[in-house]
Amino acid sequence: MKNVIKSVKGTRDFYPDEMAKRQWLVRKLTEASETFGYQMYDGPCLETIDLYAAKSGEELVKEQAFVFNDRGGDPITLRPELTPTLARMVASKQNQLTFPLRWWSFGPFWRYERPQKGRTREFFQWNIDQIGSDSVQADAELLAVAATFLKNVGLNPDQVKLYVNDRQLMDSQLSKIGISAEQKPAMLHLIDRIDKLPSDVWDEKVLAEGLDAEQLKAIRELLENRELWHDSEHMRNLFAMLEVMGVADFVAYEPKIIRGLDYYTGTVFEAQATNGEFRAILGGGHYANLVADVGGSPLPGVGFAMGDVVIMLVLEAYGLIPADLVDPETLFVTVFDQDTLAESIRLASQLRAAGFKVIQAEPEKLAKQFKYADRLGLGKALVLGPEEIEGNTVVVKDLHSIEQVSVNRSQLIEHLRQ
RNA sequence: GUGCCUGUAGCUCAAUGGCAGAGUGCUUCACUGUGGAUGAAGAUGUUGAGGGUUCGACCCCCUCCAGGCACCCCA
Repeated sequence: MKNVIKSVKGTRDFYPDEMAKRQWLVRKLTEASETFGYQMYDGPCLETIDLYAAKSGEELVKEQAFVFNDRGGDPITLRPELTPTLARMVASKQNQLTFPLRWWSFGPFWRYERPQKGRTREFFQWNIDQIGSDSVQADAELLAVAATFLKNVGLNPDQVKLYVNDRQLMDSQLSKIGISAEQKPAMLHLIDRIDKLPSDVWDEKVLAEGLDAEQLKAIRELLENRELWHDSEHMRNLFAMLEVMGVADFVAYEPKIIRGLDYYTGTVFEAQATNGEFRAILGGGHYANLVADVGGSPLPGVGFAMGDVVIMLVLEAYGLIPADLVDPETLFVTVFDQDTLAESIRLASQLRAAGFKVIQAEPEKLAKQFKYADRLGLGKALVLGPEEIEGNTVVVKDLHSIEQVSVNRSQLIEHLRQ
């Protein structure tokens, strides 16, 4: 143990147990994506810095991206997010694609930040977008995908909710309060953080932006108004549609949801555990213009991203990750002794040819062989000793129930398929 | 990038500045054709790393590394 070389800070090793969990997660989000007809895509993990510079000013790129020079001296970025890549891919084939696009992706991303609970430097992210539609229906569909996923992994609306807001609604409300266009970005940022800051500190910061006490009061009232969405036709239509889709119980209006990224222009949303214990599980929204910054013609869209870290913490906390992700169908063929080894190997080969997954033991004490099979979590072990070979049978033992039966060799495959 | 907390056997944790331990897990055996139970025996540590103070450091001090928490940011 002493001189094992350390892994890179903020990265994780996926041992088979963890890998099985990750694969399970991928299956769940794949199902949710494909149920709605979304197609899988991916881009490179390496991009030029220019791609991200197009949406400059963001801390995400300037402070958090891994940037290094390649051997030719050109700056290379490990992708910190997928949206710019998506924009580039869409823009460069804009005239050949059939809109609206329904695309999803899952892959690794890197951000150089201080690792802590729910935050690593290398993480996996599910991205899903519908591009080319400006409709309420598109917004509702993405929320429905998210809700479907949450439901499929076993979460219920009491545990997790999708909190939704509308940036245009907030914009007009802030105007009503008399907040200037110059003040708005800072105010939106403060609204986004209201639950993180002590209330007196938050008040101070708002006043420091040049608002008076009356405006402060008005904003606080605004942020407590969960009925505010009735003022927005877009939100009314959205909630009506979510009702029809049968996912409304997973969605709630929340005026404090703003989202950090600047490119969101309409509906914004994030999924959170209702107990407030975890970071946001997923986040997304509607953007008016995906590809203009990378040289395409304006295209609206809506999408969200979900990291693997927080969702797994939430699922772990609620005990929703299946304990037995080991493939129980894998068969274990024991070996009685050196003399019968060839016959065991022959049996294993026949079973593999018939489509079974088979692990072949080596000739050592049967007790050790069974212990090994048990630790791997396997479901069935086959015993082929001199007696069985003599009688042309195989003993099939269920490793969970301890029951074992002797099966005629000719009926073995049929027996195992039951 | 900022502040605070933590780091001892594979894991969970003890040890007032005075011989580094327990539980669990692991290996072997009891069980000569069968795993989880039980019992017996056994192995395992540069106390995260490096330096300092001290007769003596797991313990006190400094630096670094890693993890956790809160900022920042965000999936």
